[in-house]
Amino acid sequence: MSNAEDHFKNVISHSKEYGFIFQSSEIYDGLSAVYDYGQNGAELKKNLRDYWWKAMVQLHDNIVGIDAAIFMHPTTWKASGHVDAFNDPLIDNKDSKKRYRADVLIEEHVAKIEDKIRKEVEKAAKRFENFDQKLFLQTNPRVVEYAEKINSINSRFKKAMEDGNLDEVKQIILDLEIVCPISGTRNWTDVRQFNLMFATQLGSVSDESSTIYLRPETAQGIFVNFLNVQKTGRMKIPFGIAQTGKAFRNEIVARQFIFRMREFEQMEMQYFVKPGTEMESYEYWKNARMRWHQSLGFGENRYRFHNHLKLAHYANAACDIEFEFPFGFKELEGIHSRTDFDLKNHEEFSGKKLRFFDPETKESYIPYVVETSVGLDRLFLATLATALKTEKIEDGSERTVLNLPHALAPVKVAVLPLVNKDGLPELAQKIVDELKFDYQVQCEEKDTIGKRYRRQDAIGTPLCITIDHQAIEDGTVTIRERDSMTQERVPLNAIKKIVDERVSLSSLLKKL
RNA sequence: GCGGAAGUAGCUCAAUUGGUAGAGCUCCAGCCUUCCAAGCUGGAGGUUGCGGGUUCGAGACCCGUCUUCCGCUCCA
Repeated sequence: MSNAEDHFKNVISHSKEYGFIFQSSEIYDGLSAVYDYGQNGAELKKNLRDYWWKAMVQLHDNIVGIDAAIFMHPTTWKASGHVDAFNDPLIDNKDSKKRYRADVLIEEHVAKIEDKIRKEVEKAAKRFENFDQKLFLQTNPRVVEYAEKINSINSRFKKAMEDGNLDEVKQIILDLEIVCPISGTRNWTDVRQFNLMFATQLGSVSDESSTIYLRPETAQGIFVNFLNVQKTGRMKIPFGIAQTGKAFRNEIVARQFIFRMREFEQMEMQYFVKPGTEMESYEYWKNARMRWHQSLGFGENRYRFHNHLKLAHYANAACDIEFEFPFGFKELEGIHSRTDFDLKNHEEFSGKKLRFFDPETKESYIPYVVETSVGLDRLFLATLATALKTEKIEDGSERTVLNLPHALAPVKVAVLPLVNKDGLPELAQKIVDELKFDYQVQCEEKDTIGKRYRRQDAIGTPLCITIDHQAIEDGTVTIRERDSMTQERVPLNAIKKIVDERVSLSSLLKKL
């Protein structure tokens, strides 16, 4: 276990040392749960995004991609249910250190009183032969008292929430003498409101009506454009709309490096299907997405499905693809059957018909949606954590190597003149100039060759082309492979073909 | 947000009961010209996270604050 912890710490420090991830605003002591991608991180992240985009959009003739804005009309979030679902009043018990939702505590208390009424009814039903339940509920003094109590609690709570009066919510909990189920005490903190969406102002003049949110998921940008894309792209169901982009959530606690950030990037695809066929597509995408992840070669046993038993407000089936991170199996991608929840609500709130007319059956319907949603930053972390290895070499020394899939490496080829004279740097530059139009290439002249190899290993460069004196004599160079550290001598005119074969993205895509 | 631990050079870490902040690696400039991080010379780099306090004197002690890690909580 401490091994895994050490490994995770290594991943974090390696990320910083080699320009993958920096903490945001580090010179100002950082900003909690916000991170920046450095020169190598940005390349790796871009490559992961490209691989996803090409696998989803380029390889499927019925999937197109869009890039919707982060700002959306405020009604969007009412329709999606986020305004309600993202506002929780929370309260902590100081003795047990447990946190509760204040509304749940009060609801549970009300449920207990309802229980008492039910018991009274049961007792009375046994006692009287011609039991009139309706009359009993209206007349029995004890029951009436309970019912009044429930009503007064509910109306008081409702008013407090509407007024945003959190002190009153706390006072209700105190007045009802609600105790913590764990500690049994009434030692409560103040009630705090956790708004999980970021609000900001649209327009330079501040005005209450101009409050808008930074999107908490990219999906809604797809839903509100459903009709635009369907019509202008002449899309026939089933079809998909893909999108990558930033989303923002005000997490209560953000932890584990870039696993849970306040600002993060999603890669989502919403697949629109005929109602009744959604489970078929759900199964298809479950398998297709798992296959995609496994094509990265991190090991099949590091992935598993986790089926959701408790479903979100919009779903009729849901599962996660979990990955074995250094801190355990955690969600990497979610696959949800979202029914027609989103389109139906947007139809209702906007008053616009969001339907598909099927010319064959002559019917018009609101499509069902199957969503695949990957966290790009989580995928990045999974990739880096799996790829980072410390190896013992035969000569007894150690090397740190990033065992990245070749096509994803930030730098594909390093060109290294063995010595910095005799025309070797010039030849190296010629090779760089040939490759740079297709690949990220680096030329390094400083330090001993061994040092340069190790530096390239540490950022995961799959191929090193070394120029020695023989290269000048007979026009051949050596290509050294990162993982095996073996070298082969090849003629100059064979370089491009070899690089294409070993590091291009298409070689990875063809395996899908 | 609560509890625990930590924060000293780019990185890893020293600094006796409170007494002038150091080392290795890295980096930079040269020399050397070497196929797997280890040669030579010189150099740069610090308001000890930040702000207060105690003291003749604080990296160390006290208070506050920020950040990170671990646990709890939350996770559409």
